[in-house]
Amino acid sequence: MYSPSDFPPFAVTVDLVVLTVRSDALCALLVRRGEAPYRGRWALPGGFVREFESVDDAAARELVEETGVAGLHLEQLATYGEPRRDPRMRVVSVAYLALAPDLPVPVAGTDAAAASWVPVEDVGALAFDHARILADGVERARAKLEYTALGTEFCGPEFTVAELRRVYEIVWGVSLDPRNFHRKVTGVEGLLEATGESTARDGGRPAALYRRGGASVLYPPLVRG
Amino acid sequence: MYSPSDFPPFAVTVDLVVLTVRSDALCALLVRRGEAPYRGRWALPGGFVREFESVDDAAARELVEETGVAGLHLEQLATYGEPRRDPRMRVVSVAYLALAPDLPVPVAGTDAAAASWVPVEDVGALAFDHARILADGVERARAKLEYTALGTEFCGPEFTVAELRRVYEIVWGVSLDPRNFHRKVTGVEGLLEATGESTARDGGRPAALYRRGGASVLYPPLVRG
DNA sequence: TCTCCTTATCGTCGATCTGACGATAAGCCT
DNA sequence: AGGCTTATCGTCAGATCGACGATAAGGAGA
Repeated sequence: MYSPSDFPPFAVTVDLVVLTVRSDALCALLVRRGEAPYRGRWALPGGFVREFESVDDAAARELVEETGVAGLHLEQLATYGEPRRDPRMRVVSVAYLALAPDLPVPVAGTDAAAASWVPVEDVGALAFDHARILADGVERARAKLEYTALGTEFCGPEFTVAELRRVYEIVWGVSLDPRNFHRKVTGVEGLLEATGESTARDGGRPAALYRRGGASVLYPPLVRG
Repeated sequence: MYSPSDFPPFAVTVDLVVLTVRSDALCALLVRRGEAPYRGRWALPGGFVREFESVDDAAARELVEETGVAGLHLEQLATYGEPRRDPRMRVVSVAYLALAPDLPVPVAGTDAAAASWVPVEDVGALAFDHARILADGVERARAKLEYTALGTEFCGPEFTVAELRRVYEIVWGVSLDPRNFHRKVTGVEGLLEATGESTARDGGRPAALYRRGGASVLYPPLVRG
């Protein structure tokens, strides 16, 4: 049906939209490009898929390289394949969405001049079509928060209801009633698992600490604002 | 940062999961392969992305070639890039989901021996990893029916509430109360647009005919079963 | 034409869920 | 001890849901 001469060769890369909630803002991990094209411009972290590596594995590898942390939530976002998206050659990029709790400091990648968490509201022009990819990733994260347990991925291994609520408030940019949020979130079967511990790290009355439960879909869904 | 010698060359293809509702079943469009590997095996329609064509354009082109119809709903599903998914070479495939009303007869593609609508329940082994791709497409369609207006894509340009309900019943494999379904679906702002016409093609009392409205997200969502 | 059968459409009812918000609990700070 | 902060529980009216009764409006056949 086809032979190697039948198809044009493509480069395949992965690009990562890594989001976290820190200092009252939804932030994305960006790297500053050290080479042309777009030298000095911010870009999404990413890199080439290797010859004997699956695309998913390439994304997981890059994520560990960039954040220094394994085990983060990682899911495919979309694939971008316009002919001119990279000026040098035909590149198809598979974008992934990763969610992280507030990590210490981004690890400077091997081939990136600098890496930084940037509030998504403050992101200016990015290299290639990365602004579009980042926007798609943010939109996906916002949408999935409604009907999946994804919000807990932004929290550490143990967290309070209030910390989870702040994740939702920051990602959606709304304010939620603490009492109703508490009722809904503790009422969803399998979302939260009580640890029995409590903490007063937020000030005020100590709050119960929870772990992520097994549930991945939320029924009923949380509703935006 | 990188040069043509830095990256391994990949072939990039598009694969289509084309779904329709016909004769009481959710059916997928399959083609029988005329060449090795998997000669004679059913597979998803698809083909190579051309050198100066975007990946999305390639999917749209293949969809028209296979169905003979333009303007169908088409969205990216996922990208599959395991190293050995094609035994001959490294192929990354971008899969798309398309929904179609009950079309006349599938058009035999140029390089496919035969094309046919096959109920998804009856699909056996497929070439490559196409069984997995098909399963992902079916699952996506089922999920999106809940909270988007996608169900109307399975209907013709004008349809009755009962025809839309049968789509949901068949795709989800459940039975829905006609009265409650009618109330919900006509209550969702912007989902349906009355034509003023009616038809008795389903027998019984004539039913009002509707067109797709502008809404694409459904709030509140329909609920499965 | 009249009766029956089929499907469409409208209403009703109790259970449940939602959002707004009052009340109380349980820490820390001074 | 008194006040401040946040956590957690309750209440209540309105919206929504599923189950299902009632009526409408065609066609088929006696």
